[in-house]
Amino acid sequence: MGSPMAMSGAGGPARGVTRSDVARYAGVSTAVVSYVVNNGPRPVAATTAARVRDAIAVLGYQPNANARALKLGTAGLLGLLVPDTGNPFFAEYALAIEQAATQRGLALLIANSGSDLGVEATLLTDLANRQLDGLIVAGAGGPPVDSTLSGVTAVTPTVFVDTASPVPGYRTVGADKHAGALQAAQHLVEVHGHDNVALLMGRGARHATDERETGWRDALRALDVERGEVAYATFTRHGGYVAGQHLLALRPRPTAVFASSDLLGMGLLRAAHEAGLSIPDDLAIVSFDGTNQAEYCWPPLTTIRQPIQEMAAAAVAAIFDQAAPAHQLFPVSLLARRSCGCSLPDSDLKPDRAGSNPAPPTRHPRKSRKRP
Amino acid sequence: MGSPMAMSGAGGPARGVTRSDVARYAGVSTAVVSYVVNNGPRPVAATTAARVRDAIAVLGYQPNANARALKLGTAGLLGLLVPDTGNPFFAEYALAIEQAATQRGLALLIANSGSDLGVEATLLTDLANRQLDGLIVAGAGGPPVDSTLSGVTAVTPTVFVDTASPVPGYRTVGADKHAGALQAAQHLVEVHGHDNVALLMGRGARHATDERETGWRDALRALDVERGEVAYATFTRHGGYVAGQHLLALRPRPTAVFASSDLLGMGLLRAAHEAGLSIPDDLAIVSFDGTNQAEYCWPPLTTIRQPIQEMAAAAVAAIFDQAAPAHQLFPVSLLARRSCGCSLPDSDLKPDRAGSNPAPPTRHPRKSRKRP
DNA sequence: CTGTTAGCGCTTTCAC
DNA sequence: GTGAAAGCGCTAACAG
Repeated sequence: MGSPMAMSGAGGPARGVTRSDVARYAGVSTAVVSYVVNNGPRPVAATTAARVRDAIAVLGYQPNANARALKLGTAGLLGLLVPDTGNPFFAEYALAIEQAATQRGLALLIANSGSDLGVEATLLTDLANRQLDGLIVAGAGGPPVDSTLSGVTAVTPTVFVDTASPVPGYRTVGADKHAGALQAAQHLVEVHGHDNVALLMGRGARHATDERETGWRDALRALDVERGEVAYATFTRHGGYVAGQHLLALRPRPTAVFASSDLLGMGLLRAAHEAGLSIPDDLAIVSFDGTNQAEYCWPPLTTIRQPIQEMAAAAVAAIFDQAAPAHQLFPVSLLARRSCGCSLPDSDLKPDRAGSNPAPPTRHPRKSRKRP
Repeated sequence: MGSPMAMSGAGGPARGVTRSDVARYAGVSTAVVSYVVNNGPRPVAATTAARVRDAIAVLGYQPNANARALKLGTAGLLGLLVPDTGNPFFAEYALAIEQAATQRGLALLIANSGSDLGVEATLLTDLANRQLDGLIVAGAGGPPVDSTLSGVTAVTPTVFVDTASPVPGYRTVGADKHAGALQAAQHLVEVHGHDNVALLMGRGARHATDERETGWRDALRALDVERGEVAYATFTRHGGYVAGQHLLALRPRPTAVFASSDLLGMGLLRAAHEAGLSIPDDLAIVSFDGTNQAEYCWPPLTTIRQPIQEMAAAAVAAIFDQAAPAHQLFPVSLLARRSCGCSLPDSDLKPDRAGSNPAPPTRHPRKSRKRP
């Protein structure tokens, strides 16, 4: 049963009303309707304009965006390709990009590759065929500089994000992962006196060595730390959990771990809890990204914060601003919380996504650094 | 100094190559090019087709999606409006919808209202003006059945999601929140013997009473539980934290809390940890949604799982399948983990988003239920 | 099997 | 201040 109503809306007229219907109803030409709708480029007499607006309302006229896009050569659309918005980092990044896009009157087309290079290539082609005004790409473990790409990005202004190194011929936006990793390892060693700092490294679909790995290595070398195991994990909580278990089973067990993403840090956290380890006493953790969730783990995760809002804004801007630098590298900052051994007052909690600055940490040296 | 290269791609030719260029180059008509590109609707001789494909490759031709959309009356686009993809529930929901859309060859346009009704209305109009093939809307605290809507959804097939009750004139998809809340409260009372079960209720931008609140009330009434405070919170981790602190400061302190979302549960978890409470002994928690993150809290959150994948698929299907029921209500299920007092083997962890079934819980009655 | 052609709905230049 | 008209690039009759 049910009424013959289309069940898709409140049952108005609409569909199929074109600008010429409006023009006829208002007794004007289609050009005038255009001028009224777009508020330009020519002026319209107030009374005429009112008549047109009336007709629009009465007929329930909706301009056809596709026709407009065809004529103008732009649909006001931005594309975003990410590995996985199930990862809070990309979720927050995507949200920030959407906001930056909306501010410019653009809508956001989003696509997840699931960290699969084949899917990534397909989606990239699909997106490029849509006459987007711009394309922002976070590759699965690196920028997708393959054969597919050349034909694809020739047609759409493309920016790579989550890229710490420049890519010749493309604009890129990224955070300083090397410095962040350096800072993380350094903090664990110098502030908290660790001498066995492992790395829990996420592995994307591409092989390229991540700057977080080299940063961590450089820190250990510079600080003369000899023990530093590496475990590689898929970029999921579960991946961090499994690789974390592996790390915790080593003998001697690392006393500190730098996790290359919050997601991984959370998996490690769970593995540590299950192993009955106390954090940060038995195991100190610093992770990477600075997502909102990191603050709500227990203990709260010390993390290297990427300036997501700023990078998102820069990525969108880089599409349009002709003068934008080819490569923009953003500084990161250590958000000291409990998981590394810093003890902080409890009630410094701010609303989600405040992008706040860290409170000055109280230092808790763990033990003397050098082996006896 | 940069090269004069456009810096937007690998420097091919491209832009401005139309189908008639291809036709001229291949020595055929534009129709044939169309037939080759679209693989129909008329057959083309193999050799001709090859010549056309050649021309396409040589010229770097990319069909103009806007022109195609104008002609066909569809751009292959779905719109999704959600309150906040910073909320893992909506992030996972959006991801699932994108996958369902991609399977049908549609791309997904996503917009966040930030739980602001004004923004919501604006975005809704914007989306409706884009000649989308369909629109999926998760309103900020309820379906947006306002004045704006009538004119908007008349033109685009619209489905409301995250809606436990039907909305006259619209198709809706939702989870059985009432049953879920009932189940949660019942579990805390009957399995774990609590007699003071509070509710930590998220509040959207709309006033409407949430089915989770009535479900919880009904459970307490049916089970003859007298103590049951309610705290209202904004739908963020921080909101859960603040309202959670309030709940924990009550005397007598609730021994169990049902949180109306995982996000809120995580905020409460943090508040409880900071208060030095042991979970589940001093405070048992059951939350709602069943996001991946809930499993990685400590202790892992017992949660009422919404079948996100299934609902997402149903929402997309409802847009196209004429015969879809007006209202689809999906069952929820309790995922027993540690935060409620169920003790489970550790290593039952599956990869993220497995949508797995819970292991049979070991029951830990907490104390005799009735007051002396 | 292939070519010709009429629009899809809109913007905007050019005349009035 | 307003109208007429030329396409944007594509698809799909229809005619060969």
